Amino acid sequence: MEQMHRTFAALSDPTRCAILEMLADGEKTVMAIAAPFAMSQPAISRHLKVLENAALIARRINGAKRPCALSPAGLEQLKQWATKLRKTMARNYDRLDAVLAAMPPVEKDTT
Amino acid sequence: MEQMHRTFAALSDPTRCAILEMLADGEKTVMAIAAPFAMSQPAISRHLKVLENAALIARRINGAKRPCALSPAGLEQLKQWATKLRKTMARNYDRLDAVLAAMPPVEKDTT
DNA sequence: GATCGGCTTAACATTAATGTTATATAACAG
DNA sequence: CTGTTATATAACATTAATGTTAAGCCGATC
Repeated sequence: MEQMHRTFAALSDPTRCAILEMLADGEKTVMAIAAPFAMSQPAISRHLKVLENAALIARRINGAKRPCALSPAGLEQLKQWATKLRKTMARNYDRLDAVLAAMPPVEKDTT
Repeated sequence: MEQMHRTFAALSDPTRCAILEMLADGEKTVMAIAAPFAMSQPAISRHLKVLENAALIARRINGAKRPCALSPAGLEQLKQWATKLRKTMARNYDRLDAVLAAMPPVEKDTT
């Protein structure tokens, strides 16, 4: 849980988020993933490497192809991290409602 | 769910992750937050702004102080996004086990 | 074995993120 | 009012991220 920021960094790019969302539909080759983006394929390849290093996707080998698929590991970590924070928070002040109620009225844009 | 990457970007920095984790213990002023870091206060102030823009923290006003606290909104979004992806994934191939089993043996470092 | 498709790596330019110090504002102490 | 504390903003230097094109590498095919 110390290098969560690595996982988050992997998700901090809209292209990578989009890739994950397309992979939710199932395994895809690099070419297939790259197709919808207005971006060179090498760029996509690097995004994929980032996602792989963060354990958010996994690749297998199929001839010259390298189909990618979501890897639940990373997603699970995400959820757990968020859950842990929320639990700690709740444990420390269970009068959470009061605290939250007191929050909203801060620096709001004079929109 | 379209600009999730903004939330992730906010979490992509180790300092900001650490800040959130310290805030899990409860509300803290900017100075208190900055103290443990080997970094100037203005730097922390900017990190706080990033976290605030991502709805991960909220600030109230107390005299000259601006105590910060975790805001569950952002965390909730995180969890939901991860959950949604996992669900879609599961829906599309419920023989997930098989797929996963086929994954591991790929480009591993010859560690 | 020459060639094509699928993908990765390398070298490089551009942009954005992060930290720094100096300065401004606001509340509080005296 | 004056100095001090708490925080924000500005201007700037440095570093890292992202995209580009040009090669290189492997498998498949003819």
